[in-house]
Amino acid sequence: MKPNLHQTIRARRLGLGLSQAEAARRSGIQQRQVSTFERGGDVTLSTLLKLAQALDVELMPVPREDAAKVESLLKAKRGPAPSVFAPVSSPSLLERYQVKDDEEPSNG
Amino acid sequence: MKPNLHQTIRARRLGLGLSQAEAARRSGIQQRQVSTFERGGDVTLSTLLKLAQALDVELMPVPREDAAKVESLLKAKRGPAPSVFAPVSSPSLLERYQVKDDEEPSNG
DNA sequence: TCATGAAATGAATTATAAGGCATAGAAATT
DNA sequence: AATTTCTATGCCTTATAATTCATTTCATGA
Repeated sequence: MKPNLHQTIRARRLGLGLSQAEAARRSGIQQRQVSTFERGGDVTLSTLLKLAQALDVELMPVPREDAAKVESLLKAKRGPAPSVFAPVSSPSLLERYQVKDDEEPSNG
Repeated sequence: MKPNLHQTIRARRLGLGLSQAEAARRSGIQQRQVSTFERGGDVTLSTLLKLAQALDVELMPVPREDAAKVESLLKAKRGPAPSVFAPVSSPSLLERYQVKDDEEPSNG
């Protein structure tokens, strides 16, 4: 299953050991919006970009034809990636909130 | 100058030889929104995704650390890329509307 | 210069995201 | 069981994007 945008972002946040609240604080957006987005809800581009920046990710438009190549390039580095400075609070957010199929807020 | 998201998308549309109206029609969004977005205005994620799909591009979140690598991977293929089936109307949309610095609608 | 195609915008209305505050659930720790 | 931490949501207000007309501006080619 190819991960959706919001799923990947969530994974990134968890990879950095950040709670939604912390990510929101750093982005200057609301915790609610992080939740909404990660559940597949709709947000404005400006909001998403703020979040992305806080998570240190860029949103790159990739032609479909090149998607696979880029995917594999990134897949190598994806994973737990507990980063050197994980500001984790509890044992691991990663374990507690696994990426599972969403159902509520929908978005193409 | 690293191209912005909207600039890259615009370039993609032009590369496919599509007018805003045609891109809008294919996306099921309005021509106005294409214009708004391409000028750096704010749109919802759902709107952007529809447009991206019509342009056959994926929106991939790339960790900053990998951005350069991905960039160079894509840069090779970027350019006029008049595609085999360019449904171009006039000589070339590419020439008429060059990617220049924007000023009006702002968006982080 | 006139007709054409494309992009940018105006105005008014509707839909929906954002903001602020608070709380309810869920999961893990002690 | 109580506490802590994180996520999902309810409610209300405000801000802003989407829609739906249309028009204007601009560049091009006939």
